[in-house]
Amino acid sequence: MSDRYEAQNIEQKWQQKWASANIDAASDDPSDTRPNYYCLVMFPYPSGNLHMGHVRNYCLGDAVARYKRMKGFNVLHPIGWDAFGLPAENAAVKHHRPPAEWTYANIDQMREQLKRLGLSYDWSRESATCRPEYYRWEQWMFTRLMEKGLAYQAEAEVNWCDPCHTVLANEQVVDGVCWRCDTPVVRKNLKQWFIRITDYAEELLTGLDTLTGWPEKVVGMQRNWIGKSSGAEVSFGIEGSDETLDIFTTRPDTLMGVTYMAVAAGHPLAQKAAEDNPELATFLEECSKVSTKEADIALMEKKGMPLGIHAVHPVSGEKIPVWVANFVLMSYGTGAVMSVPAHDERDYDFARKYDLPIKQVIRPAEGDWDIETAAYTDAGVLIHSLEFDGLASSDAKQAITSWLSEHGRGSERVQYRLRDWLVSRQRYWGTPIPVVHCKDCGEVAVPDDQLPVELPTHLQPTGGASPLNECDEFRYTNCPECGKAAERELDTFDTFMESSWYMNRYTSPRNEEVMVDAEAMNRWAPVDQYIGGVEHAVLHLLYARFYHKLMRDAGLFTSEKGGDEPFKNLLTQGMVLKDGTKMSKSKGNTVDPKAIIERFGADTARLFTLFAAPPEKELEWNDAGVEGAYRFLKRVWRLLDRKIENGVKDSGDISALRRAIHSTIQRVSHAFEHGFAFNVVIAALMELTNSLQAFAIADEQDEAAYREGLEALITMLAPFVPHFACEAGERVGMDRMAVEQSWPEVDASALVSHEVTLVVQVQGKKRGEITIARDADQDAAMAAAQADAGISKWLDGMQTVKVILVPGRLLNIVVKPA
RNA sequence: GCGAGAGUGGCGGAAUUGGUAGACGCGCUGGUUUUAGGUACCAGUAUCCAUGAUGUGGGGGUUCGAGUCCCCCCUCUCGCACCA
Repeated sequence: MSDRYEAQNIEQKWQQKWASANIDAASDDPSDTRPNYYCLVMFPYPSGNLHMGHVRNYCLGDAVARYKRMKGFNVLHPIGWDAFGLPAENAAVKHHRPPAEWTYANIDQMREQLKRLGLSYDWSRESATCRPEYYRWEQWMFTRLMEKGLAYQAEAEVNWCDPCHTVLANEQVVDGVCWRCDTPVVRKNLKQWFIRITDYAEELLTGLDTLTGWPEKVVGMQRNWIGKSSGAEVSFGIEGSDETLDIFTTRPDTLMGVTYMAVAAGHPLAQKAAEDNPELATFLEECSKVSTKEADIALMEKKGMPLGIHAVHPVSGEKIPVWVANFVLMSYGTGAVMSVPAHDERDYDFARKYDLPIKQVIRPAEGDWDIETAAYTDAGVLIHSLEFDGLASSDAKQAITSWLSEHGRGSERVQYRLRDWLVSRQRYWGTPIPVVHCKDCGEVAVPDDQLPVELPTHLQPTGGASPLNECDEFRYTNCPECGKAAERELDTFDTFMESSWYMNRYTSPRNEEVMVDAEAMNRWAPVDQYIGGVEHAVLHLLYARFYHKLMRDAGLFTSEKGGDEPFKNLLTQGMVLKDGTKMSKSKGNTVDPKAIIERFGADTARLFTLFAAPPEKELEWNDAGVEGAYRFLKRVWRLLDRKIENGVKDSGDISALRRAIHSTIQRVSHAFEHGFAFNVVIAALMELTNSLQAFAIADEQDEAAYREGLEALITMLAPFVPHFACEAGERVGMDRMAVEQSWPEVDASALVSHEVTLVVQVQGKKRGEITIARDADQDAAMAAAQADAGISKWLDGMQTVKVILVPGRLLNIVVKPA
């Protein structure tokens, strides 16, 4: 055995031992009495290379999983591959190889990289979403949703990304550009497949309240995205027509202040009016072009044109001009609004610009308001509102809405910003949508016994349209209902479909009978701890919550035995930066995990990524810091062989050492249970290392105390640097592998000391320290303080006014001149 | 513009309930070992007119005592951004 710390040999040795002992598998044995714990990290897209963001994510997850095992839990800690998606097609075009080949080769490569890190995954559950055994259940689920009317095909204005050659969901458009390639998206009218996430809007919203283990930030982002607002739908008449102009408003109390109506450029009324008005048609054209969003859209000038038609006020019967306005969104509410310039800033600006009347109908409850200066947007008391005069805004909302309902001109209404999930993509490398288009039968779901609809894996993308379009053997089939010639749906699913349910599939990954096994869901779900990047706050994490509920409502499991939410606790890790910015190939500031592992070993890489910053914060990469982590391991290494030392006469302070040992156990354990501040945990372990190093071993008692500390240190290091800990444990003769040790218990009696050091303050300023008995009273403390020359000189010639004793911490003496 | 969070040494970052500010690490300085460099180890490291004073973005306040609580201001980060 070498006396030097040789990471490479050690890591290889223990990885083999763990694998052959199969210690990382989760047990589905019903007689296993251990409590269950499900720790999940966001599975990677198999790009071929592990980057530091992955390393950070997986080291966090591994520390949690290993800790829980040591605490006696039966831990499920799976991994797999989010293997469908566009990069595979792009690579296929570049290398002239089918995406499947590229994907599977990357998976093999990345699997080796993950294994080299010594992550304690249950590899027997590994799965890849591009395998038919996986996606067949997604297809099965989709046909269930079609039966329920929760999946449907519709023509709608959708986001189209030209470089990606596909449509995108709303969630995938960030500031008007494609989330993948940063190209501005184009609005197009296309027939697409949707899933009715809006049916679950309310549950997705109220469910957020139960997610107490999630960062508030993420909860807030989702709440914002769902965007619930309550108000009323109001039907205005249209002069000279039987039709109505319906609008949604959150301020029905301002109804009597309407002076004009505004509709979106895409609104049928505007379109119709433009037919015989070329000037208007030109304006509408302009508006539709601007809808390709720019960053400064908010600053865009408000523009409009009268349509030349009039609406009829539902209460007063007044004639109200109808305008088209560029700030009204066709995609929200009804695409039309009632404009109350007196009480809405946008309407106010617009009215001023086009010289439209402003009619105040709300006054502040107290004081005056000059409506000539600005709109009054707060609640208040109604005026100029006929029978509603004198009501407070909140009462008036009720009263006016009731009046409208009674007269058939409106109703209470809740509006969500969330829109249905567009799931079809005009791409090849994805899950085929299990639908056949038949001339006679329409869209027919592929029956269960014909699933999966397998994706042909040999096709070669060329960069343009999906090669599925050219693949006759896939495209042409027979209608499952009438048997006549028919065509398959050629679009594939959004890859967020696969990642929306993988966490549940891991509970029974090889089951060929059902999508997820109810018993396994009962055992493992929901995920106890989920760890991943915050960039998925409204994408993956919203879809996964939705899909979990769809699975529940498909009868795959129940609320009681599987949960209403998929992830109980969520940790969103920060990005890994270099030189203050995100690592990227184009900036040339990447750090290759492989190089770090080859030079220092996996344990050093793991230790540094956990130590350098709190998990949820950004991590600034620092090569010198990595060496520091390596140095620390070498320092611990040197402590392993210490015994009773020749020439040492004075024993170390055993009770002080034991206090250090057990307070470290306490601190480290606390961090694992609350907040995962591993940077602080590792600092505490370094402190313990320093204490052990400084401890003098003169006799057997010393040696026993030292050994207690050393074993505790090794055991607590195991979740972070498992190979190192195992080797160190073996070297000092611990009975089991360090990663299989029980987590150390705090010996409360070791924490108390009979003497304590009190900080002594005079006038709140620190003037010295005294060491006194732990249970000393105020008088004893005062006596000790006065006996200390450094302190007493501040008390000379002074009269003591007040004494504050904080037991075990400090003594503050308040004085004034005598 | 709206909302949330954060401002602590040269750097990353610590500090239960208000109770020793700067743990731990990096860097830096000096030393030991080494033929030398590197490694390793030991000591020091907030600032300043230094028996003391000052110090957690700035200014006020509460308190025996404030990084922590309250008010005002500044800066940065993130999220949302015409949602009617």
